[in-house]
Amino acid sequence: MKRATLRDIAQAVGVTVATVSRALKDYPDIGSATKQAVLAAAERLHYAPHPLAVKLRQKAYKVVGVVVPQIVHPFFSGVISGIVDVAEAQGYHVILSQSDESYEKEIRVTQMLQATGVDGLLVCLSDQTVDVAHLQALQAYDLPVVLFDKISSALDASTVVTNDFQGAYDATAHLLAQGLTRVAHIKGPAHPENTRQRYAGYLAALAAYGLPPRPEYVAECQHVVHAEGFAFAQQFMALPEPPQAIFAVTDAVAVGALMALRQAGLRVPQDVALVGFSDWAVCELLDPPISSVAQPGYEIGRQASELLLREIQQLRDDEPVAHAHRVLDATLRVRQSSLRAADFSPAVR
Amino acid sequence: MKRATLRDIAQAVGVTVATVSRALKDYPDIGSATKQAVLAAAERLHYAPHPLAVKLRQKAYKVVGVVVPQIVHPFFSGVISGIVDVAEAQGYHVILSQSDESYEKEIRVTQMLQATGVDGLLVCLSDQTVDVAHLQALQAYDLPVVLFDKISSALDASTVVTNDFQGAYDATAHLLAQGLTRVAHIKGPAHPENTRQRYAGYLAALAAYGLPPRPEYVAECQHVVHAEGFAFAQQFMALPEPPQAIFAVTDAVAVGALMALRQAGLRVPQDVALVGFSDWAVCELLDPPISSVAQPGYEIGRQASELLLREIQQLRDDEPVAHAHRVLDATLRVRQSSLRAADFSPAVR
DNA sequence: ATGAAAGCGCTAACAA
DNA sequence: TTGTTAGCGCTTTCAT
Repeated sequence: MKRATLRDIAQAVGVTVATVSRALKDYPDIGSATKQAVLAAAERLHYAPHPLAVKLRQKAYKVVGVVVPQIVHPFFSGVISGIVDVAEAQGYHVILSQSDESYEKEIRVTQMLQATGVDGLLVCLSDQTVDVAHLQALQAYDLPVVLFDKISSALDASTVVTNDFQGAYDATAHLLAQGLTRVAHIKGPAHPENTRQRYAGYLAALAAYGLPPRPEYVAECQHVVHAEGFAFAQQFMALPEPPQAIFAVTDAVAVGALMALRQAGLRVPQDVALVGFSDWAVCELLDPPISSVAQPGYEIGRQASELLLREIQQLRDDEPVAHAHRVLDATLRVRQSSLRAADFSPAVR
Repeated sequence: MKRATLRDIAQAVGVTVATVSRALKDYPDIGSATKQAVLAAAERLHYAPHPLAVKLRQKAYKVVGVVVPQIVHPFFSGVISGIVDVAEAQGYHVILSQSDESYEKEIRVTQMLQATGVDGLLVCLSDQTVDVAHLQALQAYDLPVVLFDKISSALDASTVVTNDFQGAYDATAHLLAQGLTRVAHIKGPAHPENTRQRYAGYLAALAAYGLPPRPEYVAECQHVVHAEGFAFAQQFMALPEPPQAIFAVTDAVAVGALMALRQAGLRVPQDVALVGFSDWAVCELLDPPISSVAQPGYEIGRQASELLLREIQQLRDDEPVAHAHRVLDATLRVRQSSLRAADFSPAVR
């Protein structure tokens, strides 16, 4: 059945479209007889206002676009959830795209999003993205952009990120505070800012405890996977003076390390303490449960969404748009994998 | 800066909007001089066509809405990813909403989605949804709806689901085929169709092996969580004749059971074999890795998306809309938790 | 090669 | 109380 329009109702009732329009949104001055007739006709014809026409007329689209590297990822799905909740509370909708960590696809989807007419964009850059001209182009067309998680200083835009430095510092300090002095770190690749921050936090904590960094206690992942954690843990344990603790850049790496340690017959945390990063659900389920640094994914989504909606509003009101830079604290969740026995018992017996 | 329109360019160049419109999409008959001027002006004014105006004119919105109970969920994020990939490949965008497993919110978001003007809807019903009048209302307005995962036969619509019966049958048969005869099942709540299907698959496999169901080997979860798996595993092991294997309705429940078995000093799989359902990432990481039945989330999303887009097309072409019902196979992933020692060693020694 | 004009479906200021 | 008119921004037929 063809979609009914105001005109269809107008013809059926024998009035003009203007009258129908008013009757449908109970205007003050409207004859109750015609109103009834209009309402009845609308019902009968399955009338629903054409949203595009309304939006065009009122110049309010109320849709924002989101680009993440991957949708299937515990961190990003949390971020998306936060974005959607805030946006919907303000009457906005969220269009979702993934870049698959590809620079080319990121360009493609941002342009598609623009072509759809979104009011603004929330973007987490792909690992491959070095140039941000595609985003600057959007800004040139008065489309506000907010970056989150993986950001670029080359773009003049609001940003929301986790405080990776502080999270890593806390994790390392937690190990050092228990009297451990030989703490190793399995770090991420050299490039991305967030893994660099985690490394920096590790070094800063060592320095705070007056411990010089030991190169043999630092390993660098290429792909940040399970297998690397496994291999590097073995490598550490083969050292003449093996570390007493390992801080891993990611939970996947920490899990790999745990497997290696277990296989080597070492007890966690009694022989080697372990801390991961991201606080995946798996941390709680392993034996022993792994300590990890939780990233506030949902909150990052919320704040990024709020910043974007605010900028959209400012732009609409011809107010100056102020960019904000939010850095949200990470939270160390201490579990058994990093608590030395002494911490369980009341005192030395 | 105010958004530039065709008229702005027309005034700047000194032609009419029609000419500008043609110049911008290189029409055959267009003076190269004016064309250059128009292009230059468009560039200078940061012109971009107003998407809503274009869509209104061309009557093609190209956006579909998705409603899932929760975005942060490994299964649903996989489904969403499949939906987005298919939709984008066909030039559609995806608007995402979550019902938070609330019937009221599900109604609210579907109505919001309709008001935004989506061309169709992909819906996974919330656990609380019993009535589907809100979806029938959408259909009455010529808006196609496709249900996936949690569906309702009360709605005359296409559906895409996992073959839970077959998945459960395979899991149970895999245990029975190894010569185990005492296989227990921790089932889900009585109501939802998919957990009922899993129970039915379990029973069918027992029957196929000529084994009568034993009531003491079946437990029913209320919330389908970790703790329930833990408690029921303990309960099973306290039986005079404890089961040799446990098939759990969900991985969370299986993990709980694993913890209980390990704590009781039982070896998995030598003393008790274990199989879960859903194939969460955690299954591979545990010790021993847990066998599980994988649900094709991404593929469910793909097919649901394809069905919806096809129906949208059929509706636009005034063709009859054919509803389809897809049931996708689940895949048993056998890991160490369900492989008896005999399967590892060449023979009895 | 370009202009004039109609219209997508809706809203709202102004008239009557 | 209702109709008339203009217009959101764009496309496209029909003139010229």
